[in-house]
Amino acid sequence: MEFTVPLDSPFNLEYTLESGQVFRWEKKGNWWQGVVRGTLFKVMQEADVLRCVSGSAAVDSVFASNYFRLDDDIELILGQLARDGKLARAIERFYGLHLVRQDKWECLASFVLATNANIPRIRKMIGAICEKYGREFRLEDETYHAFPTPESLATARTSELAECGLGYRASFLRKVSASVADGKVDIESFAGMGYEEARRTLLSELFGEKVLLGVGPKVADCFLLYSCDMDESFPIDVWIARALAVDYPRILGPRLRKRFAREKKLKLAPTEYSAISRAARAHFGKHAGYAQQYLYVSARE
DNA sequence: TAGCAGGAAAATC
DNA sequence: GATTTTCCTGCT
Repeated sequence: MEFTVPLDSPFNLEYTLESGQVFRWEKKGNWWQGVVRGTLFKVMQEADVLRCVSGSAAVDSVFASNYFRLDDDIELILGQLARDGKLARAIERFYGLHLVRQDKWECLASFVLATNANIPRIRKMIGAICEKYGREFRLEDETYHAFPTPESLATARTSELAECGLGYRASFLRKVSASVADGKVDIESFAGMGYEEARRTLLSELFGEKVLLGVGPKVADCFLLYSCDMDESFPIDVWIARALAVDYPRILGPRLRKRFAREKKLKLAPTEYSAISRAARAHFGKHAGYAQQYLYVSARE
């Protein structure tokens, strides 16, 4: 089906899809195409409208508006954040970049794979597991694959998952999939919690074992920000750590600042991660996640 | 809590 | 062509 979605507040499709939140979008000519809800979704931005083509009635204008978070009062959010001079430059440069509200399972699984990998590689790994374990569908003489269900990944062999180039991530992905598939973890339940509770629950242990092996603070924060509407979440990856060291030394704190100057490579212990995250949330406020996203794309450029 | 392994591919030198 | 880096987590 074809439809259009009016844009009555600032939105930039390109910046949004290239900002490292999502890994299954590709630019084909003037169109961006991705697979969502098990179907193909093509989007093209014209000045103040999104032109969309989808392979399913479930992917309609309501879905599109929800997915791209077009209801966000982006002018208000960015206006507030831009009172911070350092952020203002990034916001001006990437104005219209939105956080995306993506599928919870796909988001969690994607960021489990994202550890110690760069974006091209993350895309490759995800593409490979989709091809191998995702439901196949055909459209206009092309073959596509849905994102694999937790069940299909939980029953896969770790060695076969590893063949998708996952390396040590294979066992993590399989275990996380199993926890979700057998109901130990209800990923839909997090949206109803507060940020702190959701985070605690995600990182919790049962009988001395982590319920979600492979999900640490960073992955938890990405999941909560990109799929659970928790805009105060402030994921800290190497780029953000660097950006903080350069532009926000006070958030990093004197100890880490020194260590960073000495070591170059900043590995954060859980307590250090929490401290920085707390300081960043205190500094940037309830839309810290938006601040993080603009800092991220800006730092990478 | 600090140090290290993990695996493979991309980016950089 | 070798080395470093990569949206990190878990174990000791």
